[in-house]
Amino acid sequence: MGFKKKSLDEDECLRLDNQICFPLYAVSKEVVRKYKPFLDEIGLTYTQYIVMMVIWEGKKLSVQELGERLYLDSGTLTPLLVKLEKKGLVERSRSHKDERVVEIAATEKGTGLKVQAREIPKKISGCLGISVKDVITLKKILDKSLKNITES
Amino acid sequence: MGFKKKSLDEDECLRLDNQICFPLYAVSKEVVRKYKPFLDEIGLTYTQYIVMMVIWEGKKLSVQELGERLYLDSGTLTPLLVKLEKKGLVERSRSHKDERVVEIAATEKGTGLKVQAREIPKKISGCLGISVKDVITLKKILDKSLKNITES
DNA sequence: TTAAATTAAATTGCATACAATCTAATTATT
DNA sequence: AATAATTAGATTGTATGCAATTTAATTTAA
Repeated sequence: MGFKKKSLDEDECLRLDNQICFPLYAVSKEVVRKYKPFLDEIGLTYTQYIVMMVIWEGKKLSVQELGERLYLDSGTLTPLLVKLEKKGLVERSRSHKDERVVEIAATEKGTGLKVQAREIPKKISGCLGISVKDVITLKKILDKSLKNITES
Repeated sequence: MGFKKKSLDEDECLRLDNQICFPLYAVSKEVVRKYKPFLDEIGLTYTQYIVMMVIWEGKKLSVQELGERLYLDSGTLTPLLVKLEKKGLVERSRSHKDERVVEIAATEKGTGLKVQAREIPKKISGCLGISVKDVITLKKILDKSLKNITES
């Protein structure tokens, strides 16, 4: 006795291994890296890929709507969309109703790319190295968190 | 009958909402954003913070070891460590044993910063907006994934 | 031993991210 | 209507990330 165990607050709370943010950050990066070889084949980066995924849903979208969906702002999206336009995958046009709004739609070539992209989820499944059950649990928790974190 | 339900592979697999990678990517970014106001107070970015967390553990580390711990390469670490050195938080020195190796250690000022940083985990706890139970589950799965994903 | 192979950092180039600011268009106010 | 406030994108500046290359030091092999 006499020894007072150092509180977790004082000594352990700053250890990397005790952070939840770190594995989140690290796994996220590593997963993106796993996508790279497959995305290289169709000439997209990861961010361009998730942008295309929303565009492939078919509805014409404004930059704003795209940003709300992907949690990205115009500082990221504008240059990225310009690149996708240069590749001939999307069309950017000012809305007639409101000239401030830029609407994004897939070109024929952009829609065509979807066919090639279809193989990617299959190829990448299992990239997390955990059981299907864990993947489902993980997705459920992350979706919940994403919802709550962006509301507050 | 006669209707064949379109297979998930063909039509649904490319929907953003069906990806596990996306909420992972999005939550990770949002969490880093949550840290920002607190990290601003002590003048660190998120990446600088996790680097300092490893350095605060006390052991002198090479750039390589730091990179293995954080899954970052010299292309990211070198300029970041130069910045931390300019702020007076760390010292970079060539190893005597092997001149190729650069060893990193906290300066007195860098160690001092730890005291201020101690409040951050407390302030940030709950930032995911999910229950403690879910946080524990999440961490368990992510740690497992991080281990497996970086082995293969 | 001396050349070849390997290794650790540093450097270069490209693509995000995001805060902050700017500009033009639209809406709300007086 | 004229001005003020707001809004959507674009722009600027800073900080990552990472692949690929380079450089210098060390180790391996011939």
